[in-house]
Amino acid sequence: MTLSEEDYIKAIYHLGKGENLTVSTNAVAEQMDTKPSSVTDMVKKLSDKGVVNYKPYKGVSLTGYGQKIALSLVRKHRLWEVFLVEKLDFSWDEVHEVAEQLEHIKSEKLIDQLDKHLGYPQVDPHGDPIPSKKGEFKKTIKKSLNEVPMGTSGICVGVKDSSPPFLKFLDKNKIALGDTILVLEKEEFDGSLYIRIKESKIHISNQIASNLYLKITA
Amino acid sequence: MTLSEEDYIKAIYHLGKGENLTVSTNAVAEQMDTKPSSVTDMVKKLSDKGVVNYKPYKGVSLTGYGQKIALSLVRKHRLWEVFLVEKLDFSWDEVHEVAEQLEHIKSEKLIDQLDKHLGYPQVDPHGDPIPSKKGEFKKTIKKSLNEVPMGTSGICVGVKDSSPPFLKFLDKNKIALGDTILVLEKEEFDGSLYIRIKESKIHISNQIASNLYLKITA
DNA sequence: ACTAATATTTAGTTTTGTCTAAATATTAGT
DNA sequence: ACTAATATTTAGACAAAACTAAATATTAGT
Repeated sequence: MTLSEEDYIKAIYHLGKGENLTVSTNAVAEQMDTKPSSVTDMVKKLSDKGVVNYKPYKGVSLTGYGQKIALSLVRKHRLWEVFLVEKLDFSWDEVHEVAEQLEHIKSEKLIDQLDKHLGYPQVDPHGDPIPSKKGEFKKTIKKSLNEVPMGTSGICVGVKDSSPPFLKFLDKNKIALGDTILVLEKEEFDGSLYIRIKESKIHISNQIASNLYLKITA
Repeated sequence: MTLSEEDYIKAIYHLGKGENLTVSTNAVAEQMDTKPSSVTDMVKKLSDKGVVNYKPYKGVSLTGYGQKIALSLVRKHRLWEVFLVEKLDFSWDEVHEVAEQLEHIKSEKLIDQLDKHLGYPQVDPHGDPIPSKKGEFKKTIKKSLNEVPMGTSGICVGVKDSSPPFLKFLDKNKIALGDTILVLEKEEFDGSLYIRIKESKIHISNQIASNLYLKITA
């Protein structure tokens, strides 16, 4: 697969939400920041190669073979993201662009060894699952902190309210996107929560909790 | 710079032995496993970009700007080689192909952090020096073990005699290409040497020593 | 069901990097 | 210095991946 072909495969995979939905030429064009006519050309080529199913005017979906390739790319991308954050001190939001390049490196041994070096991580810094070598992975969902059962652990991936006071609160309490949060206990009286974040235990109000989103394995 | 342009720059750099010699079109073609006419085309383009000096029929050399690019590529290549060997347990001879791909990844932060993560190594697994961010590096030379001064440390990079009995000896004594060797002391009587290799101290005859090459900083 | 709006494809061009074959320049041998 | 061998460049073509503009198909609104 060429670099460009791999990019198309990934775009089709992501637009298909991992469920292999049929996606439109235009959607792919928008996702890839290119023109629909370019997509038609490439999609024909990928169809000839047995990577996608394509009927003119009827959209495109990945074949089984195409899905394998897509999962392998997602695996590589997410493993590299873990590497960048864990080993090279990149922050949550700096990794994507570099991982986008690294995912195209071709070497099976490289990825096997990287996986091992990182301790076989299950999720990337955004809380998204890392497919196994065979392409298996757990689905994850996004929930606000106050709607998950006690004992749930997940990765902080977003806020509902992004007003300056709220962001200031997060900063003061050293809560950042990408942090792993463990929900310990709920105070019955006011619905406030005790949570563990980066080795320290803190107490947050129900209102704060409802504004924080966690990504957890479904 | 495109991937292909970078490959040409590296080829011209290596053929120029790092001393910026003028190299022939044919030499570049052979090095890159391509045709001389393709080289002519590319070299014209690189000349327009200010990367090389080119006079038709007179060969090509890197400009100052071109040398900077070449050194940055060499730096990236060698840092990745160290990473592959030290962190991912690749062996000495498996790293080149993968590093060849990794060296094209574009991210200054990536390389800065990788350098830091590896502890600012001075040489790669083949004993070749790693240019600093500014492009400075120490020259290295290859010498047989019995012609270096006591206290010299270097990387084992080759053998003169590659007969099966000699290779068997190396294997038995756990001496492998890529190992760091420190020459401790010479026995005056027979010229045999005491050397340190991977935490263990061993004693080798002068004949063995003369068959082993070390890469040391000049 | 018909038309207008939208989506998609086709046809023809461009750019990058390569190739082959032919032309031209350089070098070496006498 | 001349010719033969070799090296290099030029010209023209091709494949990949993109684009623009025009043509065609689909869909939605009435």
